[in-house]
Amino acid sequence: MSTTVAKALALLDFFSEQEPEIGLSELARRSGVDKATVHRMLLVMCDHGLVEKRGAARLYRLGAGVLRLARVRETAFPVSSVFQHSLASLSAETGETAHASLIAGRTLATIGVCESNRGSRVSLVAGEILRMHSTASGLVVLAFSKPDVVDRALNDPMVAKTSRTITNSAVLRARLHEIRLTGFADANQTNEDDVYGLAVPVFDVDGTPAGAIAVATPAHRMTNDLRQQVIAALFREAQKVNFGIGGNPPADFRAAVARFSQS
Amino acid sequence: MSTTVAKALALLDFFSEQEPEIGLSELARRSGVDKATVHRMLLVMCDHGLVEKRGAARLYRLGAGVLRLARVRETAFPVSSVFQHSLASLSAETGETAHASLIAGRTLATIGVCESNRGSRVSLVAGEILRMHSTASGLVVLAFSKPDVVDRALNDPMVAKTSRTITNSAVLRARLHEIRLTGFADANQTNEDDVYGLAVPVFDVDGTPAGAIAVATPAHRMTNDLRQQVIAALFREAQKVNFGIGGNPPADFRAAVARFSQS
DNA sequence: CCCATTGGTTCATTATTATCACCATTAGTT
DNA sequence: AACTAATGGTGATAATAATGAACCAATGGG
Repeated sequence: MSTTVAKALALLDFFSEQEPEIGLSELARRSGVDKATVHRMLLVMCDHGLVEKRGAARLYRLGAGVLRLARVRETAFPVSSVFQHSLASLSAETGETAHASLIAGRTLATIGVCESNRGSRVSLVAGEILRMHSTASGLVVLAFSKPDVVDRALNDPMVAKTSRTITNSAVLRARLHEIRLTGFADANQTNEDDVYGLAVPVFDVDGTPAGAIAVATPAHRMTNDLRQQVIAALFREAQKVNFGIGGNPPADFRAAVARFSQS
Repeated sequence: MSTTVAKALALLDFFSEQEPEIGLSELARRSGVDKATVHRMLLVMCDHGLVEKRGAARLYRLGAGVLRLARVRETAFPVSSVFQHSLASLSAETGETAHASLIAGRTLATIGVCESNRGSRVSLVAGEILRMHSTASGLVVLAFSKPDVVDRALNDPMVAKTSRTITNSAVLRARLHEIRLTGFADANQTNEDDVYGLAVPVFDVDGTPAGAIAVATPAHRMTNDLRQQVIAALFREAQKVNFGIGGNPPADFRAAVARFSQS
């Protein structure tokens, strides 16, 4: 259950756009790990450049090493760039905020955001971690994932992010079945109040989901027309992204898209 | 000495542009850690999205998590973007390959490259790890670092990358003293045969080095004139970068630049 | 001036981790 | 096809490394 490496890596996830620098005690408190332990782990991660400590301040932050690793991955498997283009299209066409996320372990990592330029819009932070059970992106990814992946995901405790979050395994499985038929997922304020999300999956070469692209709107603004428009745009961009990253959508997804197009 | 976390993180550094996917046994062999151990560590890191395993192939690669972390850091402390602009200027003006690196633990992480468009040029890989003792960037960073940082760096075994690499502590310290006076460092084939590097430091708010920008040329092409031109360009761009990242060059560096300008 | 909180350190206890041997599968060779 | 030598992966035991309470020095606010 508790490997040391896992605890150390978990520390990284506490750094966010809103809170890019965190102190030792605070990290210890949040992670529930002893101060001394956290300190040792931070030292090691500093040594490897994953985190760093500003000379003066006594706060830790993500280090330059993460930039390097990202560069290595991105030059070898360029995906961010491919996504970014489609996000711009999505946002421009729908007038809403679009974002992309990739499977990162048992969660989704937001790797691209393109905000709408409307006054009222969904504003989401770059680099956010999305839970599988509470977001449209997560649901649509699970829906097309292999059973063992789903099982692992459902084993994680499903926290109710809002009053509408699905926290029951059976209900969620039924929902996944439904999504697999339609090819997209919607999440009406299941992750955040007043946010309505629509997402479609993008795939790997082997037909397994790699991540998702999604559009988020203020919940009150979502109409049936907008819904159809967004979904159409998502399906179209998903195809482009799949082409760009060499992804192969499985048969059931292609069928779902076809059904949607005909209607 | 050997914490488990350190061993796990060390695995990440084996992934490079040339070798973005590595198998379990290979990773175990290079790290000198047992297969079973490596396997467990990889599983944990997969779980956190730092590495991932392509569905079909039995190879591991850097995961989407690193992209997310890089995004978080870059939105909070945008530096890559600042560097990239200066690298383009440097490469354009000198006609040679420019690169930037940041301190990441006890090494330098290359976070930006702009290659020259000449037929014969130094081609270096994005995301490379630079050793402190064998590269111009490393030397110039050490030269302006606090004594304890230098000591830690010199404690690491100094491998001779070429026949000209400085591997003697005393010699290196003398060299650092020299560099602190001139404000720049050159490295004539000390890291790679036929590569001549010139580097100047960039600084943090507190006056400690944050990293370096550098220009690398084929060794035979380096003339005294080109040298002066490159150094002038580096000093100029370093100032821009420092401004962009809010860095404060210490007095001795500013003095060195002034001396160079007068000559 | 005092109290609370911070970052950091130490060290004995113990729980975690490394190691070896062993599979099952694949790839290459004869 | 049979044989060899890799590969990825797994489990139980021995040995190591992680843990956490207590402790210290330094800030900072009331």
